[in-house]
Amino acid sequence: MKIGELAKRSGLTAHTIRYYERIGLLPYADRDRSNQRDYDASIMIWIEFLGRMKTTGMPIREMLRYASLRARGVATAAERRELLERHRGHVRKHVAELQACLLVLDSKIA
Amino acid sequence: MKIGELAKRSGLTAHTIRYYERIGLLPYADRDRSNQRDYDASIMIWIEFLGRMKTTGMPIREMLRYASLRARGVATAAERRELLERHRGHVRKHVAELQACLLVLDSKIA
DNA sequence: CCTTGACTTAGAGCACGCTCGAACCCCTAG
DNA sequence: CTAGGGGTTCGAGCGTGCTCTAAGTCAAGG
Repeated sequence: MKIGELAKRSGLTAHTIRYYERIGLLPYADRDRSNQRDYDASIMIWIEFLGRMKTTGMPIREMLRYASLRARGVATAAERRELLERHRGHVRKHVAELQACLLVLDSKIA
Repeated sequence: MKIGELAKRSGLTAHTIRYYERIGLLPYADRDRSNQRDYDASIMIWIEFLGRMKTTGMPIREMLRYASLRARGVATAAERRELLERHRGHVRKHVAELQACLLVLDSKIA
């Protein structure tokens, strides 16, 4: 799959995909004989994961940390788990805040 | 109350308070005879409201719009209500997304 | 008096996450 | 064989929301 196709499927722009590769958030993609990126469908799983982390407010440098742990293999599983648990804590807290704000909004609207 | 005191109470910095005034998010504060801002405690209610809107991801220009409607008085009540309802919709949707991401996080952690 | 410290303004600078432009290359269909 | 529509790299620019610096004013305590 070429970058345009991946862009369509992932909802990212080709510009963003190249940017993510540049900063290390996406692995360096193999190039075909015309020097064009040739993606395997499996990259979508990683992109979806990144999207969810982004949705939940994880900063890019933390995603980078996760990516680098992941690249170092099984030995880093505990550390990755810790990172995700910490992040989950932030997300839960944020959801609770939003719900409190929703109550205020409700009363303001009523 | 001077700006430093308000900063302490509101959790904003004095810099941010001045910035908010500059862009119109806070009303132009009366100055005392030394040309220093002199706040009435009632400003806290507005700042808290802004904080909640910010927490829920409302962009500044929408807060400005709300502020300008509010300044135009009772006649704009319906429009303000609409704005808040629209915003509530966004927040609810966002909470739902976060909760979906939390499920994924949970399964990834397990 | 003098120092201290909070205040004033105008405007520059920063962190984040893209987003886009320039200049060029390469494949394919008409 | 040429036009079109992909792709490439490098690097500049942008939108948001602050954050900070510079240079100066002012009031109060020792």
